Amino acid sequence: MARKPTPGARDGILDTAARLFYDHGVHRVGLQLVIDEYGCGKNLLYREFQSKDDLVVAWLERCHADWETRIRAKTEHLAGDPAAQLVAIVADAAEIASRPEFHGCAMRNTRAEFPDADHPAHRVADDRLAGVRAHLRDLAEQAHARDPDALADRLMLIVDGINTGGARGDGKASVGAAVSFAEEVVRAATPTSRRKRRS
Amino acid sequence: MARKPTPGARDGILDTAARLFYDHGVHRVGLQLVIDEYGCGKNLLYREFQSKDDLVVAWLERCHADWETRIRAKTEHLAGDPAAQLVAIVADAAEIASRPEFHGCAMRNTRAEFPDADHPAHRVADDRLAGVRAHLRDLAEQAHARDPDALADRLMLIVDGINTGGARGDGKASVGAAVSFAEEVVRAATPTSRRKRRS
DNA sequence: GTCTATACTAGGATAGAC
DNA sequence: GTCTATCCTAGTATAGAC
Repeated sequence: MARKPTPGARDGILDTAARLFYDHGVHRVGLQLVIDEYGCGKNLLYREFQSKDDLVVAWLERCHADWETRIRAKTEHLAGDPAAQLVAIVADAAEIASRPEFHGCAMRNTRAEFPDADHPAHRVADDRLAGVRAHLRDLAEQAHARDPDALADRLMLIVDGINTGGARGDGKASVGAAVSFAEEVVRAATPTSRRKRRS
Repeated sequence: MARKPTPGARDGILDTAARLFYDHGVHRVGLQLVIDEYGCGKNLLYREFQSKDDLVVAWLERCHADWETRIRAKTEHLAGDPAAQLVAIVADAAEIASRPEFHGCAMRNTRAEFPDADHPAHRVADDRLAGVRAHLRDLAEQAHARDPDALADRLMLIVDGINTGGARGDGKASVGAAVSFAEEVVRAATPTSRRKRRS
């Protein structure tokens, strides 16, 4: 059982690749650039990631894991208020998308870069985004929405819209208005008697 | 004044390139493939389009021109009812996105393929999509929306959501619900006294 | 043994010459 | 319409530093 060599190399390579992939697009970034920027040998990268596809998939998986961590942190104080959690998810997307350096969701952008449905990057993006929608539906049900699927559909439309429109200059404004939009949508779809009043 | 050689060649090349670019992504499609599929010489393609970027830009411009033509056809019988025109624009997007062969908006997908804001394909996509938003805002104002910008923002969020979410399997459902969603949004944002009742 | 660095293969790209 | 120049890519293999 050989000892783990250079601990942290995998994460460091991922950090570098994440930045380059996001800023310039996966296709435009060669592994040589990742190697040069991170400052390691080609051997190490290929030991940690068998192929470029592997690296891309690992990047997207980490993006989604980061999203889950962020959402958990932003909603844990809202336990018992699923309606507020739904809004918080939209607000999180809006906050990220309103940052000046934001130019699209890594998952959705990369999915568009790989239209082949069988490509590993395409598959992992589809899988994770379907998970987001399932999460919205779960919360909608907990909030006693009259039609949990319909509410999840509407909120997913808004989240997708934020992530696509917010990437453009003309869409930054839409992003700012998205949270109150989501609040209205959630309010209209859930029974008022259940709603909590916050001091 | 030399006669135009092989009239229709430009459109034919564009047709072929459009199909290939949309199905496989711009990066994955070499000009050699376009030439092979259309069945012409390299000379002809380079006579009609100075570079691959030119071809991509021409494709996107035609996509937007097609959208304008389609929207004009679908809204001309709604002259004088800007609120209905707004809904018709969302309905058009939803109809396109619900088709099984749809896997994203060509403009938005290609924009994601070229994250560099200075790239011609990126610029033309931004320009045309800003035009769509401006059109929505115009109609919102004509519909006497209390806040035309806010209404345009919300509808643009929905249209962006349709075009992104509808590309995925889990989003096709959202697309179906988008039209009634847009109807409610328009109704809530425009004065009832102005709304026309259709028999 | 672990790593960097380089050389190399094999292929595909744009672009242009002829 | 073929042919060529030039460049970039992924991935592998090898040489040598520490």
